Amino acid sequence: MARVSIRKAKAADTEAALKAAARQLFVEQGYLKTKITDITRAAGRSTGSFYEHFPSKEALLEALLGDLREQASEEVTAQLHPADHDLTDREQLRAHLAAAWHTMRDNLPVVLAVHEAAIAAGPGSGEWWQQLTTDTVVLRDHLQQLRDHGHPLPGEPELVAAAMGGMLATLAFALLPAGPDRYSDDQVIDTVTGLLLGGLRG
Amino acid sequence: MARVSIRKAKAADTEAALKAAARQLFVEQGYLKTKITDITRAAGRSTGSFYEHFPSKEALLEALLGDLREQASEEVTAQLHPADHDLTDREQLRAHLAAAWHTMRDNLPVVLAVHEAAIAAGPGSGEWWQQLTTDTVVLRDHLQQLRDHGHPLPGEPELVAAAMGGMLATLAFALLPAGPDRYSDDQVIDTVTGLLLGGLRG
DNA sequence: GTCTATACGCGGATAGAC
DNA sequence: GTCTATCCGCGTATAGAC
Repeated sequence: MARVSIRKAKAADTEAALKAAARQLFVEQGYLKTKITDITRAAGRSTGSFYEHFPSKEALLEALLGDLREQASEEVTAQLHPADHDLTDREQLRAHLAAAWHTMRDNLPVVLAVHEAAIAAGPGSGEWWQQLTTDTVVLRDHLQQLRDHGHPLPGEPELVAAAMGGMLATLAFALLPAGPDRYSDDQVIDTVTGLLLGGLRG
Repeated sequence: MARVSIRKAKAADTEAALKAAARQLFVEQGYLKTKITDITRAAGRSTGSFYEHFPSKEALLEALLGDLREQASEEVTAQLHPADHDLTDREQLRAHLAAAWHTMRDNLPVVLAVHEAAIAAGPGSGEWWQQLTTDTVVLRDHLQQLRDHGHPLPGEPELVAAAMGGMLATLAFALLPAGPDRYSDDQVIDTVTGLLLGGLRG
Protein backbone atom coordinates (compact mmCIF):
# COMPACT_ATOMS: atom_id res chain seq x y z
CA MET A 1 0.00 0.00 0.00
CA ALA A 2 1.42 3.23 -1.17
CA ARG A 3 -0.19 5.22 1.57
CA VAL A 4 1.41 3.25 4.35
CA SER A 5 4.90 3.28 2.87
CA ILE A 6 4.57 7.00 2.31
CA ARG A 7 3.69 7.52 5.95
CA LYS A 8 6.52 5.31 7.02
CA ALA A 9 9.05 7.07 4.88
CA LYS A 10 7.79 10.45 6.04
CA ALA A 11 7.92 9.44 9.66
CA ALA A 12 11.35 7.95 9.23
CA ASP A 13 12.78 10.92 7.49
CA THR A 14 12.18 13.77 9.81
CA GLU A 15 15.03 15.48 8.08
CA ALA A 16 13.03 15.82 4.88
CA ALA A 17 10.06 17.18 6.80
CA LEU A 18 12.24 19.75 8.52
CA LYS A 19 13.74 20.83 5.22
CA ALA A 20 10.35 21.15 3.58
CA ALA A 21 8.96 23.15 6.47
CA ALA A 22 12.00 25.39 6.48
CA ARG A 23 11.68 26.09 2.76
CA GLN A 24 8.08 27.10 3.13
CA LEU A 25 8.68 29.34 6.13
CA PHE A 26 11.72 31.01 4.56
CA VAL A 27 9.49 32.29 1.77
CA GLU A 28 6.52 33.14 3.92
CA GLN A 29 8.19 35.00 6.74
CA GLY A 30 11.85 35.13 5.81
CA TYR A 31 14.95 33.30 6.99
CA LEU A 32 15.88 35.69 9.77
CA LYS A 33 12.45 35.81 11.33
CA THR A 34 12.06 32.05 11.23
CA LYS A 35 12.95 30.42 14.55
CA ILE A 36 13.97 26.82 14.95
CA THR A 37 10.83 26.20 16.94
CA ASP A 38 8.78 27.54 14.01
CA ILE A 39 10.34 24.94 11.76
CA THR A 40 9.84 22.01 14.12
CA ARG A 41 6.26 23.02 14.80
CA ALA A 42 5.47 23.36 11.09
CA ALA A 43 7.07 19.96 10.53
CA GLY A 44 5.09 18.45 13.37
CA ARG A 45 8.17 17.55 15.39
CA SER A 46 9.53 18.58 18.74
CA THR A 47 12.19 21.16 19.37
CA GLY A 48 14.85 18.75 20.52
CA SER A 49 14.42 16.56 17.48
CA PHE A 50 15.85 19.29 15.29
CA TYR A 51 19.34 19.00 16.74
CA GLU A 52 19.46 15.33 15.91
CA HIS A 53 19.67 16.36 12.26
CA PHE A 54 21.22 19.81 12.17
CA PRO A 55 23.47 21.55 14.68
CA SER A 56 22.00 24.96 13.86
CA LYS A 57 19.78 26.93 11.53
CA GLU A 58 22.83 27.94 9.50
CA ALA A 59 23.72 24.28 9.02
CA LEU A 60 20.22 23.57 7.77
CA LEU A 61 20.60 26.35 5.23
CA GLU A 62 23.91 24.87 4.16
CA ALA A 63 22.21 21.53 3.64
CA LEU A 64 19.47 23.12 1.54
CA LEU A 65 22.13 24.91 -0.45
CA GLY A 66 23.87 21.59 -1.00
CA ASP A 67 20.68 20.05 -2.36
CA LEU A 68 20.32 22.98 -4.70
CA ARG A 69 23.84 22.73 -6.05
CA GLU A 70 23.48 19.00 -6.58
CA GLN A 71 20.30 19.45 -8.56
CA ALA A 72 21.67 22.41 -10.46
CA SER A 73 24.80 20.58 -11.55
CA GLU A 74 22.65 17.78 -12.93
CA GLU A 75 20.61 20.19 -15.02
CA VAL A 76 23.62 22.03 -16.26
CA THR A 77 25.49 18.94 -17.38
CA ALA A 78 22.24 17.72 -18.95
CA GLN A 79 21.74 20.69 -21.24
CA LEU A 80 23.47 24.07 -21.40
CA HIS A 81 26.01 25.83 -21.72
CA PRO A 82 26.74 26.49 -25.42
CA ALA A 83 29.93 28.10 -24.15
CA ASP A 84 30.02 30.89 -26.72
CA HIS A 85 27.01 32.95 -25.88
CA ASP A 86 26.68 36.18 -27.78
CA LEU A 87 24.95 38.49 -25.35
CA THR A 88 24.53 41.17 -27.97
CA ASP A 89 21.98 38.94 -29.64
CA ARG A 90 18.52 39.65 -28.24
CA GLU A 91 17.36 36.05 -28.12
CA GLN A 92 20.51 34.76 -26.48
CA LEU A 93 20.53 37.53 -23.91
CA ARG A 94 16.88 36.90 -23.18
CA ALA A 95 17.49 33.17 -22.82
CA HIS A 96 20.30 33.80 -20.37
CA LEU A 97 18.27 36.20 -18.26
CA ALA A 98 15.26 33.90 -18.36
CA ALA A 99 17.35 30.98 -17.15
CA ALA A 100 18.66 33.03 -14.24
CA TRP A 101 15.18 34.26 -13.40
CA HIS A 102 13.63 30.81 -13.39
CA THR A 103 16.45 29.39 -11.34
CA MET A 104 15.77 32.03 -8.71
CA ARG A 105 12.05 31.41 -8.88
CA ASP A 106 12.39 27.64 -8.57
CA ASN A 107 14.77 27.87 -5.65
CA LEU A 108 13.29 30.94 -4.08
CA PRO A 109 13.41 29.77 -0.44
CA VAL A 110 17.12 29.06 -0.49
CA VAL A 111 18.08 32.00 -2.68
CA LEU A 112 16.13 34.31 -0.43
CA ALA A 113 17.59 32.83 2.73
CA VAL A 114 21.17 33.08 1.54
CA HIS A 115 20.63 36.69 0.65
CA GLU A 116 19.14 37.49 4.03
CA ALA A 117 22.02 35.75 5.74
CA ALA A 118 24.52 37.77 3.76
CA ILE A 119 22.77 41.00 4.69
CA ALA A 120 22.69 40.03 8.33
CA ALA A 121 26.42 39.37 8.20
CA GLY A 122 26.90 43.11 7.89
CA PRO A 123 28.49 45.43 5.33
CA GLY A 124 31.94 45.28 6.82
CA SER A 125 32.22 41.60 6.04
CA GLY A 126 32.51 42.33 2.33
CA GLU A 127 30.24 39.34 1.87
CA TRP A 128 27.75 41.30 -0.21
CA TRP A 129 30.22 42.06 -2.95
CA GLN A 130 31.69 38.60 -2.86
CA GLN A 131 28.33 36.92 -3.20
CA LEU A 132 27.36 39.24 -6.04
CA THR A 133 30.51 38.53 -8.00
CA THR A 134 30.54 34.76 -7.49
CA ASP A 135 26.90 34.58 -8.56
CA THR A 136 27.76 36.34 -11.79
CA VAL A 137 31.03 34.70 -12.79
CA VAL A 138 29.47 32.98 -15.78
CA LEU A 139 28.09 36.26 -16.99
CA ARG A 140 31.45 37.93 -16.45
CA ASP A 141 33.20 35.28 -18.51
CA HIS A 142 30.83 35.80 -21.41
CA LEU A 143 31.44 39.52 -21.26
CA GLN A 144 35.17 39.01 -21.06
CA GLN A 145 35.02 36.83 -24.14
CA LEU A 146 32.97 39.46 -25.94
CA ARG A 147 35.57 42.04 -25.07
CA ASP A 148 38.43 39.82 -26.18
CA HIS A 149 36.80 39.69 -29.58
CA GLY A 150 37.09 43.44 -29.83
CA HIS A 151 33.59 44.33 -28.73
CA PRO A 152 33.41 47.46 -26.57
CA LEU A 153 31.74 47.20 -23.15
CA PRO A 154 30.43 49.99 -20.90
CA GLY A 155 32.98 48.99 -18.25
CA GLU A 156 34.93 46.20 -16.60
CA PRO A 157 33.33 42.79 -17.24
CA GLU A 158 33.16 42.04 -13.54
CA LEU A 159 31.45 45.32 -12.79
CA VAL A 160 29.00 45.05 -15.68
CA ALA A 161 28.15 41.50 -14.67
CA ALA A 162 27.60 42.58 -11.08
CA ALA A 163 25.36 45.42 -12.21
CA MET A 164 23.24 43.11 -14.35
CA GLY A 165 23.03 40.48 -11.65
CA GLY A 166 22.13 43.04 -9.03
CA MET A 167 19.30 44.34 -11.15
CA LEU A 168 17.83 40.92 -11.71
CA ALA A 169 18.28 39.78 -8.13
CA THR A 170 16.68 42.89 -6.69
CA LEU A 171 13.62 42.46 -8.89
CA ALA A 172 13.43 38.79 -7.98
CA PHE A 173 13.57 39.48 -4.25
CA ALA A 174 11.01 42.24 -4.54
CA LEU A 175 8.55 40.58 -6.89
CA LEU A 176 8.71 36.80 -6.61
CA PRO A 177 7.71 36.37 -2.96
CA ALA A 178 4.40 38.12 -3.63
CA GLY A 179 3.58 35.87 -6.56
CA PRO A 180 2.92 36.95 -10.16
CA ASP A 181 0.37 39.53 -9.07
CA ARG A 182 2.14 42.66 -10.21
CA TYR A 183 4.19 41.65 -13.21
CA SER A 184 4.42 38.38 -15.06
CA ASP A 185 7.71 36.54 -15.45
CA ASP A 186 7.78 37.29 -19.16
CA GLN A 187 7.07 40.94 -18.58
CA VAL A 188 10.02 41.26 -16.24
CA ILE A 189 12.36 39.29 -18.47
CA ASP A 190 11.37 41.25 -21.56
CA THR A 191 11.82 44.55 -19.78
CA VAL A 192 15.24 43.70 -18.42
CA THR A 193 16.33 42.29 -21.76
CA GLY A 194 15.31 45.46 -23.55
CA LEU A 195 16.91 47.65 -20.93
CA LEU A 196 20.27 45.88 -21.04
CA LEU A 197 20.55 45.00 -24.70
CA GLY A 198 21.42 48.46 -25.93
CA GLY A 199 24.15 48.90 -23.38
CA LEU A 200 25.79 45.61 -24.29
CA ARG A 201 25.74 46.41 -27.98
CA GLY A 202 27.63 49.57 -27.24
CA MET B 1 37.44 78.67 26.43
CA ALA B 2 36.54 76.67 23.43
CA ARG B 3 37.56 73.42 24.97
CA VAL B 4 35.23 73.79 27.89
CA SER B 5 32.22 74.85 25.86
CA ILE B 6 32.84 71.95 23.52
CA ARG B 7 32.86 69.52 26.39
CA LYS B 8 29.76 71.12 27.81
CA ALA B 9 27.89 70.95 24.55
CA LYS B 10 28.97 67.39 24.04
CA ALA B 11 27.94 66.41 27.50
CA ALA B 12 24.64 68.21 27.15
CA ASP B 13 23.80 66.71 23.85
CA THR B 14 24.16 63.04 24.40
CA GLU B 15 21.64 62.63 21.69
CA ALA B 16 24.07 63.87 19.08
CA ALA B 17 26.79 61.60 20.39
CA LEU B 18 24.47 58.62 20.24
CA LYS B 19 23.46 59.46 16.70
CA ALA B 20 27.06 59.88 15.58
CA ALA B 21 28.10 56.62 17.19
CA ALA B 22 25.15 54.83 15.63
CA ARG B 23 26.01 56.13 12.18
CA GLN B 24 29.55 54.91 12.45
CA LEU B 25 28.60 51.50 13.75
CA PHE B 26 25.87 51.00 11.16
CA VAL B 27 28.49 51.24 8.44
CA GLU B 28 31.18 49.27 10.22
CA GLN B 29 29.18 46.30 11.40
CA GLY B 30 25.68 46.86 10.07
CA TYR B 31 22.40 47.94 11.58
CA LEU B 32 21.18 44.50 12.58
CA LYS B 33 24.36 43.45 14.32
CA THR B 34 24.66 46.71 16.22
CA LYS B 35 23.27 46.42 19.76
CA ILE B 36 22.07 49.35 21.80
CA THR B 37 24.90 48.70 24.21
CA ASP B 38 27.37 48.97 21.33
CA ILE B 39 26.05 52.43 20.56
CA THR B 40 26.13 53.69 24.13
CA ARG B 41 29.61 52.31 24.67
CA ALA B 42 30.93 53.90 21.47
CA ALA B 43 29.32 57.16 22.53
CA GLY B 44 30.85 56.89 25.99
CA ARG B 45 27.49 56.75 27.74
CA SER B 46 25.69 54.21 29.86
CA THR B 47 23.03 51.82 28.73
CA GLY B 48 20.18 53.42 30.60
CA SER B 49 20.95 56.82 29.18
CA PHE B 50 19.92 55.68 25.73
CA TYR B 51 16.28 55.36 26.61
CA GLU B 52 16.12 58.94 27.81
CA HIS B 53 16.48 59.92 24.14
CA PHE B 54 15.07 57.08 22.08
CA PRO B 55 12.55 54.41 23.00
CA SER B 56 14.22 51.85 20.76
CA LYS B 57 16.80 51.26 18.06
CA GLU B 58 14.10 51.56 15.41
CA ALA B 59 13.16 54.98 16.77
CA LEU B 60 16.78 56.09 16.55
CA LEU B 61 16.84 55.03 12.92
CA GLU B 62 13.66 57.00 12.35
CA ALA B 63 15.31 60.05 13.85
CA LEU B 64 18.36 59.65 11.62
CA LEU B 65 16.04 59.25 8.67
CA GLY B 66 14.30 62.46 9.67
CA ASP B 67 17.61 64.32 9.73
CA LEU B 68 18.36 63.00 6.28
CA ARG B 69 15.04 64.07 4.81
CA GLU B 70 15.36 67.51 6.33
CA GLN B 71 18.79 68.01 4.83
CA ALA B 72 17.77 66.48 1.52
CA SER B 73 14.76 68.75 1.12
CA GLU B 74 16.99 71.76 1.67
CA GLU B 75 19.36 70.67 -1.05
CA VAL B 76 16.60 69.84 -3.47
CA THR B 77 14.79 73.15 -3.09
CA ALA B 78 18.15 74.89 -3.34
CA GLN B 79 19.10 73.46 -6.73
CA LEU B 80 17.50 70.72 -8.85
CA HIS B 81 15.10 69.50 -10.38
CA PRO B 82 14.91 70.87 -13.94
CA ALA B 83 11.62 68.97 -14.12
CA ASP B 84 12.00 67.92 -17.74
CA HIS B 85 14.95 65.60 -17.70
CA ASP B 86 15.65 63.79 -20.90
CA LEU B 87 17.11 60.50 -19.81
CA THR B 88 17.98 59.52 -23.36
CA ASP B 89 20.66 62.20 -23.27
CA ARG B 90 23.91 60.74 -21.98
CA GLU B 91 24.91 63.73 -19.86
CA GLN B 92 21.53 64.11 -18.25
CA LEU B 93 21.26 60.41 -17.49
CA ARG B 94 24.73 60.46 -16.04
CA ALA B 95 23.94 63.46 -13.91
CA HIS B 96 20.87 61.78 -12.54
CA LEU B 97 22.68 58.56 -11.72
CA ALA B 98 25.58 60.47 -10.20
CA ALA B 99 23.23 62.42 -7.95
CA ALA B 100 21.61 59.23 -6.73
CA TRP B 101 25.00 57.60 -6.18
CA HIS B 102 26.41 60.48 -4.19
CA THR B 103 23.28 60.75 -2.09
CA MET B 104 23.70 57.13 -1.14
CA ARG B 105 27.39 57.61 -0.47
CA ASP B 106 26.87 60.68 1.70
CA ASN B 107 24.12 59.07 3.73
CA LEU B 108 25.48 55.56 3.68
CA PRO B 109 24.82 54.71 7.34
CA VAL B 110 21.14 55.50 7.15
CA VAL B 111 20.59 54.14 3.66
CA LEU B 112 22.29 50.93 4.65
CA ALA B 113 20.36 50.63 7.88
CA VAL B 114 16.99 51.18 6.26
CA HIS B 115 17.77 48.52 3.72
CA GLU B 116 18.81 46.04 6.37
CA ALA B 117 15.66 46.77 8.33
CA ALA B 118 13.53 46.14 5.27
CA ILE B 119 15.26 42.83 4.64
CA ALA B 120 14.80 41.78 8.23
CA ALA B 121 11.10 42.55 7.96
CA GLY B 122 10.84 39.54 5.71
CA PRO B 123 9.69 38.89 2.15
CA GLY B 124 6.05 38.40 3.01
CA SER B 125 5.76 41.97 4.20
CA GLY B 126 6.00 43.28 0.64
CA GLU B 127 8.21 45.96 2.11
CA TRP B 128 11.04 45.25 -0.34
CA TRP B 129 8.99 46.12 -3.38
CA GLN B 130 7.41 49.11 -1.72
CA GLN B 131 10.72 50.59 -0.70
CA LEU B 132 12.15 50.03 -4.16
CA THR B 133 9.26 51.77 -5.88
CA THR B 134 9.03 54.72 -3.51
CA ASP B 135 12.75 55.28 -3.83
CA THR B 136 12.41 55.49 -7.60
CA VAL B 137 9.24 57.52 -8.03
CA VAL B 138 11.12 60.48 -9.45
CA LEU B 139 12.78 58.22 -11.99
CA ARG B 140 9.46 56.66 -12.85
CA ASP B 141 7.91 60.06 -13.47
CA HIS B 142 10.65 60.99 -15.87
CA LEU B 143 10.17 57.76 -17.74
CA GLN B 144 6.42 58.25 -17.81
CA GLN B 145 6.91 61.67 -19.28
CA LEU B 146 9.27 60.28 -21.87
CA ARG B 147 6.69 57.71 -22.83
CA ASP B 148 3.92 60.30 -23.03
CA HIS B 149 6.01 62.10 -25.60
CA GLY B 150 5.89 59.02 -27.78
CA HIS B 151 9.23 57.56 -26.81
CA PRO B 152 9.24 53.76 -26.58
CA LEU B 153 10.41 52.16 -23.33
CA PRO B 154 11.51 48.57 -22.69
CA GLY B 155 8.60 48.15 -20.27
CA GLU B 156 6.33 49.77 -17.70
CA PRO B 157 7.89 52.96 -16.28
CA GLU B 158 7.52 51.71 -12.73
CA LEU B 159 9.23 48.44 -13.56
CA VAL B 160 12.04 50.05 -15.54
CA ALA B 161 12.61 52.54 -12.75
CA ALA B 162 12.71 49.76 -10.17
CA ALA B 163 15.19 47.82 -12.29
CA MET B 164 17.49 50.81 -12.63
CA GLY B 165 17.22 51.67 -8.96
CA GLY B 166 17.86 48.09 -7.95
CA MET B 167 21.01 47.97 -10.02
CA LEU B 168 22.40 51.13 -8.53
CA ALA B 169 21.42 50.28 -4.98
CA THR B 170 22.94 46.82 -5.15
CA LEU B 171 26.24 48.22 -6.37
CA ALA B 172 26.17 50.87 -3.69
CA PHE B 173 25.57 48.36 -0.90
CA ALA B 174 28.23 46.05 -2.23
CA LEU B 175 30.93 48.60 -3.01
CA LEU B 176 30.58 51.70 -0.86
CA PRO B 177 31.07 50.15 2.58
CA ALA B 178 34.49 48.88 1.57
CA GLY B 179 35.63 52.27 0.38
CA PRO B 180 36.81 53.18 -3.12
CA ASP B 181 39.29 50.30 -3.20
CA ARG B 182 37.81 48.28 -6.02
CA TYR B 183 36.14 50.76 -8.31
CA SER B 184 36.03 54.53 -8.23
CA ASP B 185 32.76 56.42 -8.06
CA ASP B 186 33.23 57.69 -11.60
CA GLN B 187 33.98 54.25 -12.88
CA VAL B 188 30.76 52.87 -11.47
CA ILE B 189 28.67 55.80 -12.67
CA ASP B 190 30.15 55.67 -16.16
CA THR B 191 29.60 51.95 -16.42
CA VAL B 192 26.00 52.10 -15.28
CA THR B 193 25.33 55.07 -17.54
CA GLY B 194 26.68 53.23 -20.55
CA LEU B 195 24.82 50.08 -19.67
CA LEU B 196 21.44 51.77 -19.31
CA LEU B 197 21.62 54.42 -22.01
CA GLY B 198 21.07 52.10 -24.94
CA GLY B 199 18.03 50.53 -23.37
CA LEU B 200 16.40 53.87 -22.67
CA ARG B 201 16.99 55.09 -26.20
CA GLY B 202 15.11 52.05 -27.47
C1' DG C 1 15.11 8.92 17.25
C1' DT C 2 11.73 11.50 19.43
C1' DC C 3 9.68 13.46 23.10
C1' DT C 4 9.10 16.94 27.51
C1' DA C 5 11.17 19.81 30.53
C1' DT C 6 14.52 22.86 31.65
C1' DA C 7 18.80 25.42 31.74
C1' DC C 8 21.57 29.08 29.69
C1' DG C 9 22.90 33.49 27.66
C1' DC C 10 22.03 37.55 25.25
C1' DG C 11 20.01 41.75 24.47
C1' DG C 12 16.27 44.88 25.62
C1' DA C 13 14.34 47.39 29.07
C1' DT C 14 13.50 49.37 33.89
C1' DA C 15 14.40 50.90 38.95
C1' DG C 16 16.29 53.78 41.78
C1' DA C 17 20.45 56.30 43.58
C1' DC C 18 22.99 60.41 42.61
C1' DG D 1 20.05 63.59 32.78
C1' DT D 2 23.18 60.07 33.77
C1' DC D 3 24.74 56.36 36.13
C1' DT D 4 24.82 51.17 38.15
C1' DA D 5 22.47 47.27 39.00
C1' DT D 6 19.01 44.24 37.92
C1' DC D 7 15.11 42.09 35.80
C1' DC D 8 12.68 39.90 32.09
C1' DG D 9 11.56 37.50 27.77
C1' DC D 10 12.90 35.07 23.95
C1' DG D 11 15.31 31.76 21.40
C1' DT D 12 18.98 28.41 21.58
C1' DA D 13 20.61 24.36 23.22
C1' DT D 14 20.80 20.31 26.36
C1' DA D 15 19.28 16.51 29.74
C1' DG D 16 17.13 12.66 30.44
C1' DA D 17 12.88 9.68 30.07
C1' DC D 18 10.63 6.73 26.78
